[in-house]
Amino acid sequence: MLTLIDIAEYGAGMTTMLTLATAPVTTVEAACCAPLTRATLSADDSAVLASRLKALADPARLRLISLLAASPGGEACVCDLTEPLGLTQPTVSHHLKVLHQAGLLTREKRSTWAFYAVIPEALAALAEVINPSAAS
Amino acid sequence: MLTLIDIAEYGAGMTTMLTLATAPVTTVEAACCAPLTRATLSADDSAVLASRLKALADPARLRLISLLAASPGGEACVCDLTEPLGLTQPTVSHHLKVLHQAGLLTREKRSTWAFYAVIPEALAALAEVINPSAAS
DNA sequence: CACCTCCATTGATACTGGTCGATGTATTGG
DNA sequence: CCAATACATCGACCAGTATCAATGGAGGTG
Repeated sequence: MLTLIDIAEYGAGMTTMLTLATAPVTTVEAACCAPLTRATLSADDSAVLASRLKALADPARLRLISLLAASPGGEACVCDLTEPLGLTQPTVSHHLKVLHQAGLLTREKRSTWAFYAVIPEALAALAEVINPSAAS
Repeated sequence: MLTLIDIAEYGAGMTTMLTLATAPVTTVEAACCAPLTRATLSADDSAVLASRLKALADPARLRLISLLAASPGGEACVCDLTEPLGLTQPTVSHHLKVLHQAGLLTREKRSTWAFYAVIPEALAALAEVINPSAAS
């Protein structure tokens, strides 16, 4: 399984976006590193973690996650998301791509529709890295 | 106690930074709203939550939090943080200000030094909003 | 084949934000 | 009172990015 360690190597010194497309994150370590307040963060680890948090730190993307989680079956297509967000289709597509590349969303193309769904384990892993009272 | 609800009202339609200086966050609701995947996020709530996550989503600031947590007494002054980060003093001061205004850090001025410390409850509250399996 | 829907990409624009040098302010020490 | 230290603020520069209109491509349907 591809962990974010590989990405850290791949992206050493990177300033752009993560290019992880598949291989979602299921464990805390794979989310980047040990909990924030446990051990001192290396420059590389901080860059990886920051890029994942950047994917979350946007109003439109937060609402997208919220909308997806509340959708029937936990999934929705782009066309159902533009109206409740009040954004154009290209913009919504862009945000979904960012979340997908950050490993937070799955994407499945079914005929003409593209269905996106939240990966709960990825969110949980991120939360655990932030949480000072994380167990592991 | 001042919650982020007040700030949401204050900052409706805002595009700039949160101006919360004191009144750190200790509960999940005060962090902004219900857990992401529990209820649909309003436009205002998403803006507030995004601005707090933006404060976290930076490599330098993540390392600052990590460094502060690892410092003796859980606190450190600016002068002790510039060298391990490899950034200039104005830049470090800037990042600490952002974290402080986001309610994630306390600031205490002692003679010429300014001591900053992490507010664990604030981090925990943020983590709980992100976590899909959050209890409350 | 022609047409329509759904989605991704491109290009352009405007804005946000990280960084630094320079400067200002307060406190301590000689 | 002067010098030195610690910190914050300001102004400027550059990179990143959110947004949209326009375009392209793939899949259905007549």
